[in-house]
Amino acid sequence: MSAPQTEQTNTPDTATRILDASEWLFAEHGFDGTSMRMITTRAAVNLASVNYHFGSKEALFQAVFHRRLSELNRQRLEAINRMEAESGGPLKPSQVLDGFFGPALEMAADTEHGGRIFMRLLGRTYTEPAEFIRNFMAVEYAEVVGRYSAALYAALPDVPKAEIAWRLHFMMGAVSYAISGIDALALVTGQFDDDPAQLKPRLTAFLLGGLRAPLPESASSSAPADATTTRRQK
Amino acid sequence: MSAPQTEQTNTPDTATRILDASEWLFAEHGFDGTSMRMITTRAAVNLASVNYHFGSKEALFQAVFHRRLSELNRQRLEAINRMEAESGGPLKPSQVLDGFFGPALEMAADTEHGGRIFMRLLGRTYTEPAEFIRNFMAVEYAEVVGRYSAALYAALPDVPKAEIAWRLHFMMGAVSYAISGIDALALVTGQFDDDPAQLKPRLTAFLLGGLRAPLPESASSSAPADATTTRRQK
DNA sequence: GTATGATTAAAACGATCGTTTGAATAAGGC
DNA sequence: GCCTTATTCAAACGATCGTTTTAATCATAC
Repeated sequence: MSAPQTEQTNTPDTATRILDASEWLFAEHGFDGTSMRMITTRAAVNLASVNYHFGSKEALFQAVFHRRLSELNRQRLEAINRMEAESGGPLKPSQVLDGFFGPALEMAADTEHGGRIFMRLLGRTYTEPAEFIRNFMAVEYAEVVGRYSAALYAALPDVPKAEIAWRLHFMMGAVSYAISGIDALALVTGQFDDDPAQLKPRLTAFLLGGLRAPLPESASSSAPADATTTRRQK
Repeated sequence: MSAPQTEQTNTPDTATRILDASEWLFAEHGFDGTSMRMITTRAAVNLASVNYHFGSKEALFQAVFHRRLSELNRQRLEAINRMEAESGGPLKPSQVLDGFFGPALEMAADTEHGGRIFMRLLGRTYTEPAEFIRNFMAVEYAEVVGRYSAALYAALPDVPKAEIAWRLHFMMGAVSYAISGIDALALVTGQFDDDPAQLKPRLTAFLLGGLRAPLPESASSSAPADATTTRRQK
């Protein structure tokens, strides 16, 4: 019988084993710090199979991201579609943040299917400004960021858009750090519990506080009140 | 005459040229993405001079960080010493944040002496969990983080220490992103003006809002008694 | 069985990696 | 002048890099 045993076997096919192995290695050692031989050894496949299935090391790197990001951003779009359909007017800021960061936090809490590993990889990849990385990241994120920043503008009509864009930037930094768990702080203060169930409410409270913080002095007054520091460009 | 012309010459000595060149290259391409030949070519020195002056590539990497971090943390300690001497009681949260993040933001605004480049390097290095990096970073930061987290505990006696530690973590993420200017967001939303004079008030407002945000629900109900976490020493 | 296409295997390619060596040059004390 | 020390230089070391090549193996249809 041609039973659907493709899922039952506990050893995935070659391409999947390569993706899993390289995802972990890229997260641990970075793109340049991970060699083809490290990948194929960990995946228990032949050295040439990476180039056979993916074409090149860079293409493999992109494939690792596409596998996770396409699913992640699909969830984000589904969330905002549902929320905007249910709500008549603009969304609440907490809804927007929850729709955007919620799926990422859930994936970061998933230690069994590699989600946590990938989010660590994602966090460190943001800081690597390699050309080919920036290019495909922009493509992967274009639609989602457009939708959510528009929702955020509508949710906070009294806050200038430029200010919201900056705060979205700050929030992504805070979330990336929290998620990737790089322990830039724990590194010094000693370990603290990284219970993912604790992380989400803590992070949400922090983000909402920052997002709704009073506007800075120089930003709220377009006129040069303090003259020296508050230079505003046209 | 043995005139003090060492400072007047516009071409620094070999070791300094190596530090400047490698600082830029490490920020641009990371540790593994930067080769010795890239460094010595950019610095216009002989290939062997890196190993002669610094011993190894890893030692050079540490030297790049030590040159900047020792000065940065010296300013931070000087700031908190001065503030605590002038103030009788505990500091205000804004003072603590200003003492800790202020010097970093000033260094990030310095585009003429390499400060901005280094802060970009620092931001991306936080996310590289290489063993030897974490080790010397812990040493460089130990005293400063100890002093400032203690000051933050005293400034917010009603907030549990664990919550403060987390929020300090979040804040470092936001600042690191903002400073290193990796444009994880601008990458998608298009450029926005990264005027350093605008950055500081915007970031400070955001951080203070997050730091003083209402506590999350689950955090107050986690321990068998809030008394264990919210208790402040008498 | 045999032919056909997909996948895996072993081996090698040239290029580049960090580091070391030993001679050449520069600088300063006597 | 000479001697000593510090620094720079060209060249090479063995190891490892990403990729390619060619043959062997597998699965499936006829």
